[in-house]
Amino acid sequence: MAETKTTPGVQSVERAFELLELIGRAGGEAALSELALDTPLPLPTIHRLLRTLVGIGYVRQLNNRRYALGPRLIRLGEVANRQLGALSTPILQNLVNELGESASIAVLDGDMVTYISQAQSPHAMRMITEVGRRSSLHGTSVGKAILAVLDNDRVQRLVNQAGMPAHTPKTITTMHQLFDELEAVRARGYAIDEEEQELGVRCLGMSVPGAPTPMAVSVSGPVTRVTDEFASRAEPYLRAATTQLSAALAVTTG
Amino acid sequence: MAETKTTPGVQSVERAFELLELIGRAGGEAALSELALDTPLPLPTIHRLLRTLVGIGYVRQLNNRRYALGPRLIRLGEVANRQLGALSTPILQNLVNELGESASIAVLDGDMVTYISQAQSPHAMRMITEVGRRSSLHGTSVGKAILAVLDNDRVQRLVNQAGMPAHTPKTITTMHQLFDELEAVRARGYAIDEEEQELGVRCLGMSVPGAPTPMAVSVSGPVTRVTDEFASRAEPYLRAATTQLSAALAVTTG
DNA sequence: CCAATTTTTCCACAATCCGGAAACTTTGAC
DNA sequence: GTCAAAGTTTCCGGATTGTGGAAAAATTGG
Repeated sequence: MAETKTTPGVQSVERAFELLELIGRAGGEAALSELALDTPLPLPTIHRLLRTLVGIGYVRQLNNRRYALGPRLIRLGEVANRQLGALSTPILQNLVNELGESASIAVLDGDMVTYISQAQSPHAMRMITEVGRRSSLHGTSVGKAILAVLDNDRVQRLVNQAGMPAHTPKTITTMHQLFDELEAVRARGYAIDEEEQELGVRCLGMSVPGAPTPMAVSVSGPVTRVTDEFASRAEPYLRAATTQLSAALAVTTG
Repeated sequence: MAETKTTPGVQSVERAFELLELIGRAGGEAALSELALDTPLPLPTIHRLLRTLVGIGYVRQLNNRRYALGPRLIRLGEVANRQLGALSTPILQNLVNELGESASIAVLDGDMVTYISQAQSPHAMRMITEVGRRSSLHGTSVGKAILAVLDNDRVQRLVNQAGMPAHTPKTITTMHQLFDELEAVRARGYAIDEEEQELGVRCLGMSVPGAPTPMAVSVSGPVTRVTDEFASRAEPYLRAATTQLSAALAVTTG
C-alpha cells in the first residue's frame, strides 16, 4: 500500500476512530453491515471495536442493532470546541469588526470541510453558516484554500472521492479547471468563491499555516459588498487572522 | 482491580478514550507527565497512544509539547449532539409547555454530571443551564436521580472521588445523609434538590430508565413556583418524558 | 554550562488483537 | 406458521500488534 514515512500509530485506535467518523458521516447512525461496505475491515473486527465503544459509552446501540454516536462524545466535542472557540472567537470577531462581513473557520474533514466556528456580520443581509455544517472542497473558498496547500496527489484523491457536484452554474466541475484554480490560489495567497456555492455570495478563504489539521478562515458576503476593492482591503486582515490563529493553535493559552 | 464480568473490549481503544477524557477533565489541555499521574499506564504507552491520536487529528500537540483536544472531536460531538438533540428537544419543550419551568437533560460523566440539552422556561425569572456545564452529583437533582439507580458501591466510589463540597447551607455533605436521601429518592421515584445547589432554586430530577449512559431529566425553578403542589403535578409529566426518552434512545429514529 | 526533569525513541517479548469459520438471531417470503 | 436468506454475534488458534523497561534526546532550571 505504498507506505511512505508515516508514524507507526496504534492500529486498533485508528480503526475505532475511523468507525466513529463513518457513523458520523452516515448521519449519526449506521448498521454493522453498512459500515462494512465503507471499510476493508472484516465484520468481526468491526463488531469487536463497536462493542468496545459501546462499552465505554461513545457509541450506543439501538434496539434495531444499529449503532449511533453516544452521548459521551458531546462532552469531548464541547471541550474541544470551547478551547478552539476561545482562541478563534476574538480573531473572527476582529475580522468582522474590521471588514463588516461574516467570518468563519473550517477544517478538512474526510473529503469535505466542516465549519467549526463563526462570527456574524452586523449587516441585516449576512452570511450564516451553522457550526458543524459540512460543504464540498471544490465549491467553497475554505475548501479551495485548503486544497491549495495539499499536494496534487492528495487533491486528486480527495476530489475523486467526493465528486464535483455543481451547486451553481459557476461551480468548478472538472479536475483540470480545479488544478488551474488552485494554481491561481497559490499565486494570490487566498481563494475566492465566485458564487460557486450560492448565487450572489462571494467568499474569500485563506489557509491557516501549519495547522494540526488543514484549516482555513473565510469572510463571506453578498457580491455587492464583497468586491475586488473589498478583497484588497481584506487580504491583510485575513493574513493577520490566519497567522494569529496559527500561533494560538501551537502555543498554549493557559 | 476486582474485574468481575465486563465484556472483553479492545484495551488500546479503551485506553485512548480514557486519555481523551483525562485531557477533557483537565480543561482540554494536559502534559504527558500530568496524564501519567492520573492513570496507571506507563509513560511510553501513553505517549504512543497520544501520538496516534495526534496523527489522526483528535488531539493536537501544542509547542510546549502539551496535548490538547483536537478539532476533529468537535464534529463528532456535533453529530452526537444533533442526534440526541433531535430526540430530546421536543420532549423537553413539551415539559416546558406543560409545566412552565426550564427542563434539562444531564448525563453521568466521570464523577460529575454534564448537561447535554435544555429547554428554557418562558418566565422572565428562569433557570438557565448552559449545555456542557458540569455539576456535582451530590448537589443536584439530576445527580441524585442518577446516583439512586446505581449500586451503593459505585455511589460510594464516585462520591469519594468527587468529594462533597457544600454549595449552600442545605447541601448534603455526609455520606450517611446521602444514602438516606437516595433511599428517599428511590421510594419517591424522583429526586428533589431543595436549594442545595443554589439558594432559592428547587429542582426535580428523574432518571431515564435503561439509558446507555446513566442520564436524568430535570425541571427547575424558583422555590416560589416549584412547590410541592407543583411537584405532584410535574411527576407524571417527568415520568412520561423519561419513558419517551428511554424509548427514543433505544429505537431508531430514521 | 551542567544537573535534573520531562519527553521521546528503541526494541525484543509475548500478550493482545485479529479475522476465518460457524452459531445464532432477525427479517422477509410464501 | 414455516422456511430460507440476510445480518449479527460468538469462538478460538495463531501471529501480528502493541507493550513497557531501559536508554537516549530534549528541555528546563539552577
